[in-house]
Amino acid sequence: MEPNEDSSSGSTNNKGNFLCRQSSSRWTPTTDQIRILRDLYYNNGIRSPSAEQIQRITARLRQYGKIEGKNVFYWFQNHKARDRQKKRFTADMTMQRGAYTSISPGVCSSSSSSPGVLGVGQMGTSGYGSVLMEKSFGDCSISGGGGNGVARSISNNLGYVGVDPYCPTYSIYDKRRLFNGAPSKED
Amino acid sequence: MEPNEDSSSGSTNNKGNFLCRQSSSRWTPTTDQIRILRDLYYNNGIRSPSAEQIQRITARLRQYGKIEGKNVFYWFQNHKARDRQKKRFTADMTMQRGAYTSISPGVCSSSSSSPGVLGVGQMGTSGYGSVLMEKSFGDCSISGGGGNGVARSISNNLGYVGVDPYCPTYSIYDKRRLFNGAPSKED
DNA sequence: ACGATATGAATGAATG
DNA sequence: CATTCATTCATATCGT
Repeated sequence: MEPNEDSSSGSTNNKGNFLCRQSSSRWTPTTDQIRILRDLYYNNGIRSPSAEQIQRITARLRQYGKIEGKNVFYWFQNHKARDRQKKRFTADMTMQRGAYTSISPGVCSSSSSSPGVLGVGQMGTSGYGSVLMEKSFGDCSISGGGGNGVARSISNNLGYVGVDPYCPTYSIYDKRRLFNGAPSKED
Repeated sequence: MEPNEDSSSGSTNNKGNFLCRQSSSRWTPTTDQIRILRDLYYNNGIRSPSAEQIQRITARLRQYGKIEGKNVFYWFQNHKARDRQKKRFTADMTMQRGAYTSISPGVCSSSSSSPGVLGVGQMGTSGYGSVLMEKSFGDCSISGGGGNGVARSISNNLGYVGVDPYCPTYSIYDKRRLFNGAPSKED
């Protein structure tokens, strides 16, 4: 499970095989870094740190090894995503009913890590009712309008449209239900 | 970055994925499409194409593979956003001096970043950032915001702006389906 | 060595 | 425009 990252330090660990993607080796967190990250995640409840937080965290973790902002960013992203992903599977088996809708839980460790093939129902459609405790803790982040020290004045949100002098006014329906059937073909 | 695994102008491109599920669900840009998009982004400075531009770009890219207007829309949105975001948490923490001037390490974070002085080349120790920065910011955007999100004044979109294909303008960020195509997730 | 798994990285899509 | 979610790729590490 836990990689025995002892002296990696993520330094030049190239095997010489660097092609298209991901040129160099990827960041290999040290135990200390992992510990701190976990602490922030579990003890402090940080799930999606803001830019400012990422900077600070990165600065702190740098003491223990090479690290960059994006590493921290991805770490939280992945950790949260996988945390939730696992939880999604477990929540499913408790609800097992007459009609099974399972989508091949992680137990099937045979055919690679292929997602539910020929699953009866698409698990997508987001139907998770997981927790939503995020960006609540932090320390003092969340600036009014972004941390750029800029007053972004009013109307900034979406919603505006009608930039088309040539095309008939589009009806700007909010998203909320993405573009479904749309029989009209006014485009 | 570019998976570079496909070149088939065909629609469904199954990289090494065998077995069922060819409905990718998600648009997988071909190398040609990527190239053109990046060219538009970097060489032409297009960051937020208008509806018309999107349609035109989409039409052009369709020659190289299946694509829809929203794909182009999202592509620019994401590319721009990530560009900015990356820079955000890669911010300089090079100010650690004997005298802490800004960046209060304590609590109050206020506006840590000093607007207007964000150097572009700051990835010092990182081995990253090199590959992504292909060209300079051609940029030809009017109104602020083209830079690093600074003063953007109030009227960002005054009623109708020149929708000239040569003069990229802002506005039009909505998710109406003015693009066509339809994920149609029959729900 | 090889296969499986864990996890970093990247990006399309969507929401606020 | 910022932020977040989901999916997928790539690779490091461990198991056998």
